[in-house]
Amino acid sequence: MGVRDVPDIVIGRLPIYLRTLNLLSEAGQEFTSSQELGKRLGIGSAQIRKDLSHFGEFGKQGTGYEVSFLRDQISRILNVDRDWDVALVGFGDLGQAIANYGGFATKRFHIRAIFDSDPQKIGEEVNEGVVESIEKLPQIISENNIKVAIIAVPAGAAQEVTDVLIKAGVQAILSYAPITIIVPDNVHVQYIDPVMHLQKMAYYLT
Amino acid sequence: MGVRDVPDIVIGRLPIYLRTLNLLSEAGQEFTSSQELGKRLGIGSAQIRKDLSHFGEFGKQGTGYEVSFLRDQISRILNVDRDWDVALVGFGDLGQAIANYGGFATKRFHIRAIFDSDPQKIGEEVNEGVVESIEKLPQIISENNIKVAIIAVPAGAAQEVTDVLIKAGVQAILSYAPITIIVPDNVHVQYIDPVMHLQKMAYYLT
DNA sequence: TAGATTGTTAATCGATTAACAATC
DNA sequence: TAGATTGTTAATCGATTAACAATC
Repeated sequence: MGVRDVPDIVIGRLPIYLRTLNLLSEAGQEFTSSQELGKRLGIGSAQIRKDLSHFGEFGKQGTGYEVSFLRDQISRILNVDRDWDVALVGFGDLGQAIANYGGFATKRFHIRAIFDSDPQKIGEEVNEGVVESIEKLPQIISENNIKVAIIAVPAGAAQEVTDVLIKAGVQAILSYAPITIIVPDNVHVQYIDPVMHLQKMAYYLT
Repeated sequence: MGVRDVPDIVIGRLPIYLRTLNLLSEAGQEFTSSQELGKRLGIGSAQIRKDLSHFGEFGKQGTGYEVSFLRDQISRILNVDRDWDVALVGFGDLGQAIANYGGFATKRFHIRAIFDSDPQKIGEEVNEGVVESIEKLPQIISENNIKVAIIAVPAGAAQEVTDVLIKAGVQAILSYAPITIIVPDNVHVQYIDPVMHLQKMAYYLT
């Protein structure tokens, strides 16, 4: 019971709340309310209170929430109040853009290992990682106890890469490959596919 | 009534179906079933049939769906059986990666106009577009009747850019800026925020 | 205190799923 | 024909929302 059976859809909103709290905090705002958050996010205040109630009581009647306190609590709940090592598979155009993107490291996700099958690229240093041969993947991932991976390989290679990653101990995969990958229940997958987002919106265009 | 009040969540699944049908088509498969699609996507076959039933009847009892036919129908429903011109705002590291990414054009979304506030970048040619001054944005977008935009500017500039885009006639926005933007009801927004996906998965990590 | 806002309950709303007649 | 699979109905399941007592 309790904290472990929170609906997945609620977990998915916590990063949105966190992002907004960071914004408010950087703007120097000390307190906020479910109403203010809701307005900023375009959702109802009741939903925010309900979501938070799964994890405890974080506010005060009459005054709302202390921004930095709620931010820290949500960080803790999400397990993002610590650093995570990340493996990146695929160092083509997309993989290189990902490796060079600074946004992961500032949020404490550090790309420590990069894998590619092209021997030409091996040894290249990027930000916090070095490009290694794909053959070393199982060893490096398990030795460094890496639990998070980003996939930036062609669709045709994604399932194979996924299987190897999971075998090596990876439990969370962010995939940029435009294909649904099959994973066991204990492994989590999220997809980034900008084209799909455009296609969805095209439906509403006249 | 009918086709226009299909739940948004159903529309969101159509691109997933389309992606899978393209895959099957490329693999040379002629027929498929709701069961096969469901298995590949990790969802129930009833859901797929229900989703499709909002738009018509596309299958045959006993044999299922003809892959190329269903693919074409879903493309048509989504309005992606035509080309779309796209504006890109922001030509920093992220914007450049987006402009150079070939995946949009192959799905008929063509980045025709790129805008940046840095005078140094103006005039640069990328794929199907040229970098223009941000000041020319309203004119170029309305003159070319561009309805789709991609935002790749810092969070602090996103709302301002959004307001200008909407004023110029944009109706669909794909935003890479890590902030929720406020838009009128007739404008659609989708977000790409890889860090949020990682944060969501971190919740489940031990 | 009076006003504001929380956390929670219960009602509403909407989405998913199981089941099956129809039929290829 | 017999087997397979659709499209659809009705039941189930789950998420959102409105309302309000509690209380800062």
